[in-house]
Amino acid sequence: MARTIGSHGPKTMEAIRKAGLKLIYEHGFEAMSLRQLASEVGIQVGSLYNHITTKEDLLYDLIKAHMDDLFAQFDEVRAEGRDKGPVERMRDFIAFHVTYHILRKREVFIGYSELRSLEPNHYEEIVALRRQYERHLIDILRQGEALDLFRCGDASVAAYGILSMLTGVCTWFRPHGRLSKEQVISTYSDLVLNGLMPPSR
Amino acid sequence: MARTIGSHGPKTMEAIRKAGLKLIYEHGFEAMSLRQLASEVGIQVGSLYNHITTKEDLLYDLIKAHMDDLFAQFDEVRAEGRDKGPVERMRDFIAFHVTYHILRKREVFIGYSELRSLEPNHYEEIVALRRQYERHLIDILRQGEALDLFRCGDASVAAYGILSMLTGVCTWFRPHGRLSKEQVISTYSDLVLNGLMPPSR
Amino acid sequence: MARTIGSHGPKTMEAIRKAGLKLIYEHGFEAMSLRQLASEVGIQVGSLYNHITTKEDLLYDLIKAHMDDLFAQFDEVRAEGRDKGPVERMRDFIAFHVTYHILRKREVFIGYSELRSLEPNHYEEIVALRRQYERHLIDILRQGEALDLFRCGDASVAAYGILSMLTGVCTWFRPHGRLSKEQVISTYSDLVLNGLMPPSR
Amino acid sequence: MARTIGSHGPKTMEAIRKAGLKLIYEHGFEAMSLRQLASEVGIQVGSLYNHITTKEDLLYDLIKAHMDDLFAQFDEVRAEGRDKGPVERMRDFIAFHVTYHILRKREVFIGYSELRSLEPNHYEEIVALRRQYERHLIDILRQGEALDLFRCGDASVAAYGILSMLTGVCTWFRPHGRLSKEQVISTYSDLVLNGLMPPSR
DNA sequence: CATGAATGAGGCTTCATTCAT
DNA sequence: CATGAATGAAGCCTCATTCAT
Repeated sequence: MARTIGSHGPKTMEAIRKAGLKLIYEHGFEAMSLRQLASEVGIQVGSLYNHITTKEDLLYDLIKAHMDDLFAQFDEVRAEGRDKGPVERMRDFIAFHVTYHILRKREVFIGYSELRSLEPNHYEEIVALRRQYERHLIDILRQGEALDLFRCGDASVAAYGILSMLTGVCTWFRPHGRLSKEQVISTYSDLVLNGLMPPSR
Repeated sequence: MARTIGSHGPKTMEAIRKAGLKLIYEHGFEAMSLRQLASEVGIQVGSLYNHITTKEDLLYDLIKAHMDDLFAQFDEVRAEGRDKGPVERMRDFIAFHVTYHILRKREVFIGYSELRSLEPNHYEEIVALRRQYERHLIDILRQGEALDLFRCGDASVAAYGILSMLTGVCTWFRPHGRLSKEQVISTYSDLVLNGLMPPSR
Repeated sequence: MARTIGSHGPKTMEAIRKAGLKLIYEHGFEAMSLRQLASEVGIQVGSLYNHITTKEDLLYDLIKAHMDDLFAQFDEVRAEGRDKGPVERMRDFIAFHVTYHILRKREVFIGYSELRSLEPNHYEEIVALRRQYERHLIDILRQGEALDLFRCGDASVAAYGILSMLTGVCTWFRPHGRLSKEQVISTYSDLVLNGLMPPSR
Repeated sequence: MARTIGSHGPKTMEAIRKAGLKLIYEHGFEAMSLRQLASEVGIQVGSLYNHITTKEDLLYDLIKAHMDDLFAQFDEVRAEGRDKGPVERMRDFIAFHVTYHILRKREVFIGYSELRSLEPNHYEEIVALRRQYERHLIDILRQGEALDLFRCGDASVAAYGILSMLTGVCTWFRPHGRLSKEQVISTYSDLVLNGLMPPSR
């Protein structure tokens, strides 16, 4: 992504990213035209190319930035969880994941649904990052199993299931709806942790 | 959808639906061109219009057929579960949902991701059907709570979570991969049922 | 949409080739826009693509057809010259070359000046054909030298020189101008043959 | 052409002319973009306009400079040839023309092939200069005919032919190839002079 | 002088759709 | 039914040029 350095340049670039995020979320990447994007930003179509190199590149830029943010924020959670047990780590993970996915629902949605519009190189890079993130959850599950605190049939299956469940939140959660973020986190934490813990003790 | 009845017409229409399913799944509805579709079927673009009325209409046709199938098959499960308790009904639901989503992963995927390409009327219709389906799960949860067999914070939240988890299967499950369908069903059944049942006291 | 005045299939393609020849000759390949071309033909821009695959491909088509014609006509001259001596063969070559270049001045001009706009593969193919044609002239010169009828310093240099001279005709010759085609042929035949024949001994 | 006088301005202008010459020669005037040009020079596109007024004006500048050089150098040849006979003048002309066209092949090529991209005024001016140059050759031919040393059917036809032949050198001559410049000059001098001189004496 | 950003026109190409044959 | 050719809108992107900083 060509981030040009100039006087009112960065402001335009930021406007493009913001409008792009909105339009891609609303219509999908393929369905969003650069005409729409430019008009939303308030410039001519050709002017977009003073800031981006390609339509695909804008998509990559948005997704990559989202992944970077995800990791940056998640790293703090991980750092704090260094000495905690798997139950607490899982609770932290759920709280973090749900929070991030509620606050950044558009980035997250795009990050899943528009992956296939990325060029092979970009696609591979993002998928690798996603796998890395998933592995953190699998680690927690494995740790729990080793300590006989969790019992999940297959760690990856469970991890994928939990991630799907938590991620689904960004398709239906409404910021000022009936349920608060905390309620969702609590419901899912119970569901998951009860689900993982062996029923008989 | 104009389903013309003729000598080799139905065969062509079936080929179009099959090719459409494949191409939309692979590239997305917006990204699939009717040229691609015609070429996959082995006819000229113009000939498509002897079988479909509109590109959007083909999409609707595919999604609607998928929803009809889903309900047709689900109705059998429901009929059999009339006298069962919520635990067993849940088990059946999970087995059914996972099975269907593994076998019809392309239809299911399209049914979620390309909804926004439907015209308003079609969109509303499909979303209504989907809600109806979700309500079945919510019913099971409510029944379980009433009998004090389940304890889920909020029934819809739990339902959405469970559905997301189970549906996610069609993004990662590989037919001849490491895990069998039965293993997945078993893992998820345990996870969900343990998650729902109050920890033994 | 109702079809406007116009032509069907092959007729349209022929119109495109004709208009393309004219416009490329007048403005150059790069400078000719498909808008211009379509408007000259009397169809919409997009309709061009029912007949051509690419702008470059139209250029290649025109040049290739011209080369094929050149060879087809030249083969007759060669066949007739099988038993002739180099002097007469040279006379025939000059007459043929000048005639063809006067009658097909636009094709010839394009065939030289727009070569660089061809894709590598097409470029190589045409250049190879051109070389093959040049070799005929070199052969005549070599035969003349072997029989001690011609004396040219270096056969290729002479050949290139003669070809340049004869080809130049299509930049300045005007069909109904001061000079007839026959006068040009006669002038150049004398110039070349005298030039090649060793000064009287 | 705005030739701004400043500290490092002339150096930039010179770089632009040099890069322009190269790129126009390689890709053609229409195909060369100012982006390419700026990048070759190592500045931004907008900065070009501190040195040139228009893309077309750069072309004119290059062609005009080439014509001026051609005349400047040719004037020396003419001055020296004031008292010589047509044969020696022709020899000098050939040597000069070939030498110049070999050394300045890019300018010469552009001066022929990109004329049509000039604005009408510029076009007329350059064509007039070219005609003036051609007239020198015609003069030599006429002088030779008057002295009964040359016999060319039609002086202009012969002149155009000779010029085409000599000019063609810049399309195929390779500086360090099989043939030296002197060989080419010698071959063409013989060809032309033999061609012009009446065979029987 | 150089720069980055803006413009508006236009580049080639593809799109879904129509319809006479 | 299938075809091929037509349409007009729209796709992404590049163009030469201008101008405030």
